Amino acid sequence: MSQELAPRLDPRAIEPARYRAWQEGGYFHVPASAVLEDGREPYVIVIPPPNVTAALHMGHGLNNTVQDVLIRWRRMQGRASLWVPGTDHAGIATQNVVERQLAEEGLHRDDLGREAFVERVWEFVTETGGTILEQLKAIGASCDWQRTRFTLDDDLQRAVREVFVSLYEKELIYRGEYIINWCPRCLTALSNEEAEGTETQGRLWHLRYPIAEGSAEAARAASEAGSAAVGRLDDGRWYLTVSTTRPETMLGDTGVAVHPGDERYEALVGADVELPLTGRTIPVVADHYVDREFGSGMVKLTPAHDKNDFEIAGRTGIEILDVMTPDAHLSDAAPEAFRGMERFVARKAVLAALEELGLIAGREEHTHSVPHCYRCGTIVEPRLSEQWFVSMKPLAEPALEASRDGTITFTPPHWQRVYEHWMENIQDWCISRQLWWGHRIPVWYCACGEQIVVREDPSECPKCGGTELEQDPDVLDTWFSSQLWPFSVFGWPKQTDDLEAFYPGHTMVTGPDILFFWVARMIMMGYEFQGEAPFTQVYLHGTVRDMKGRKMSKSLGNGIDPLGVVEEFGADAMRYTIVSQCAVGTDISLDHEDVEAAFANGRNFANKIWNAGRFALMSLGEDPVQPLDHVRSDLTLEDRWILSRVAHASAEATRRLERFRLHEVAEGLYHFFWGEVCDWYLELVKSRLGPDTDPASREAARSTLVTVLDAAFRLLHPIVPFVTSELWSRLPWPEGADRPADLIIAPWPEPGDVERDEEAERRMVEVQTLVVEVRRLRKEYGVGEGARISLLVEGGPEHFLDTLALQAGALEQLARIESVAGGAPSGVGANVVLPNGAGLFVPLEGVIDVASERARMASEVDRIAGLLGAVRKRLSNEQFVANAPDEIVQKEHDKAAQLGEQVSKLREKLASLSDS
RNA sequence: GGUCGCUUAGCUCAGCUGGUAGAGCGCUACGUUCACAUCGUAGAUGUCGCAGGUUCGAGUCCUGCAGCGACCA
Repeated sequence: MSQELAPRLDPRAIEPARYRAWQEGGYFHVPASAVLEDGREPYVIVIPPPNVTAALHMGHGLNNTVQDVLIRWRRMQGRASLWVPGTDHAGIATQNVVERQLAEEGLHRDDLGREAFVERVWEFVTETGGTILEQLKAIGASCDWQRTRFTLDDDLQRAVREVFVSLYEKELIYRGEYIINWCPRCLTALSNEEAEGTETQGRLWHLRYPIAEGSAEAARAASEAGSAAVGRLDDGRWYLTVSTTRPETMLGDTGVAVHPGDERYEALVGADVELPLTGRTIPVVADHYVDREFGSGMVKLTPAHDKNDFEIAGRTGIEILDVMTPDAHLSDAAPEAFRGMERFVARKAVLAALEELGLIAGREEHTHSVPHCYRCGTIVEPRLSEQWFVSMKPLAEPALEASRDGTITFTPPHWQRVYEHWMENIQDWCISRQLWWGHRIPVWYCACGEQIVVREDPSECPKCGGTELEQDPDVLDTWFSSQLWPFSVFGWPKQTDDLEAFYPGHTMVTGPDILFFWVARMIMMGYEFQGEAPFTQVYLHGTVRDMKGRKMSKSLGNGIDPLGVVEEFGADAMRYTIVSQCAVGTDISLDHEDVEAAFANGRNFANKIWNAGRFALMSLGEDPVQPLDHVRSDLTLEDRWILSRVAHASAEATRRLERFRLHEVAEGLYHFFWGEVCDWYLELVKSRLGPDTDPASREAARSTLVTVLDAAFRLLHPIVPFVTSELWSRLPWPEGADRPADLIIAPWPEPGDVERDEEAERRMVEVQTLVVEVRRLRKEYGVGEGARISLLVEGGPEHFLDTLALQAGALEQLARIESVAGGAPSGVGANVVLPNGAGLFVPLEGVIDVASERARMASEVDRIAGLLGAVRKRLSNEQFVANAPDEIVQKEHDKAAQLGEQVSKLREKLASLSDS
């Protein structure tokens, strides 16, 4: 059977079958009874639901690999480890996709009408949606697929409605007319978070507004008070100066504001201004919002098209005039000459008209943040509009406190401050969207004026009994339903067993880009509706970028298809590559132009595991393996050493997993497996596995090998589940020992399962050092790979020569050393002094000459003497000895002693070499 | 404008609570002794952005500067 293993790992040959076996074994599914009846401790992650129409990209690859690593690890620890999958209906995004399809057919959604359009979206979602979940299986995601949810499922619709009505009843949801972010292309309102600011090089225009005749005295006073922004036009009229980056909005100006304490403009407050191009007269008002230092210190007010101006209007009572249409053209409220113009066309036209009137005072380059629609990139227009809002401040309080008191922790910790800052400055959330795809707002309007907000669709008006009810046409922000995910997936508002068993969850794994959109709001909703946070650990991973540091994206064409990677290199290769780069707080960079180079490391490692397993399985053969305890007394140094290294590796891996230091987990296990298990242990043990060896030693080796591989596969399993599980299933098992049904549920090797063996580790290091030194000598003197050498050892620790004698086979294997004996150098050869004080002599008559050996040793003496010098200098520093901790000082003393012995022995040897 | 982060080997980046620099890839040389050439062995390369400071000791803490970036207004 073991002979059948191919010399190269072919992931395609094992991965799909392995995944099927896990699914058939039911290992992903966790029923509530596991917690409620069996009393197992739960560990719960809810997936950040990908957009239902999304295709898997590397960002998903990263996000879900991390979650799967954590889920698999906890599962092996015996937790009822539940990972709930699902998808998000993604309001704007999905609607846009279907609208584009329609456009290709020459249709607009209005041509279909609401009902038919929504039906069409459902068709699309039913047909193509959810494929991303199938794709997740290819990367090994061990989600509980029986629990797959969609944010538009009936259950979740109920949750959404319950939350909406409940918040409305608590007066935390209200409807009102405010300035909101409006996307003129999507024709919907957006939340503040959905309007992404982009630094843009723009222009700041300075405009002159003539002051009405009746206010000339006030203007003169302001001018005399030292304002350069007030002056006289050619025709003698006084003017004032205002600045704007959006000149077209001046058509909707209804006032000019100054700071009430600004002495320059005291006299102007109350003056009339003749708004150019419009024939309207607007007042000068005073408001504290105005920044005296910015520009002229006077601000034009466009309350219908600017949030701050709107607020000033509220305080000062100036008019509000909306001059734009929903698609950002100038409306009938604008002067006739500009009506129907698109906003940026109007900008040019307004500037040209003002220029002609001599009313442009100048312009300057100005870098500022311009908000763009996060779905289509169109520049967002602040717009006065009647929308639904959530009052956030009360909801934020417990969510903020949870961060401050450490109930919720952030990894990396830096995000805690970002989160708290956002919570502290939270603004009300505009939740209504002028879309058709999503959760319809559960509000009905009666002709009598009654507004009905209810959990069940009403049939008549509770006030007048009328049956002509009209439901609010808008839908809710997608994130309104996503924020309920941690409990809506468990059936809430019904009090289900699932909810009891699995809420609250534990870890939220996502990217920082949706910290506010999603994470923060889930926490708020968790407190509001469940009384506690939905999770306690927020792990924020980085972004997947290309080698130029650019975010991977479809539009840049720099993406890598995870499924292509799985196909070519295997899911294990992809997972290892991702996890090994997953340092806390750093991004992942992958070369999209050389995918092979990007994933070679992971592929090679998986192959290495495969081959180590293959070798072990072949060497172990079919004979029964004894439990380790039965061969305890026959364990050799390398057996004891590798078992101790297993203990070390498991302790490190566990500690690092607990702290989300995933790249350290990956790299630590990589070096443990490749550097220690393969490079040393397998090489050392080879000679003992053959048929001609002492049976006791052979059985000890076989038991140790099985134990070590079992542990190694367990430790590696969360990161590279396929190859480890394939090999583990073929591993012979110690007689009489219980074997778990599958590696996926085999117990995680906990620190403390096995004790460290300090002595074995120390002695093994001595052997390793010797081998490395001899190999170096061989290379340096060009001793052929196959040529055997002998070794004379002088001095060193008492046990050293015995150890080497016991390792004779290994030394032969590792460094082609055919004999080791105690004794002094004689003849021509190479000399080394090991850190443990042992002097080595390799007779190399005819290969080297005395002169070159002398030169080599002299440089070695210099090198070690240099190290010694640095240590001695430190020790002679009284401050160091007095102030540094005792253990550090002691370490330096030890080092000095060891280096001192090494260098003096080397000098002796060098001297005797010169004599001869 | 506010807040925060980054600057370490040719490349991509690690380096936790200060003890005297690491990984992978790449590069050089040798190697096919039957687990693996998706391999093995050995090797080369760093004034840890610049300037100060704290400390016995700083890549690691503090300040300033330069460059880059992120988020929020």
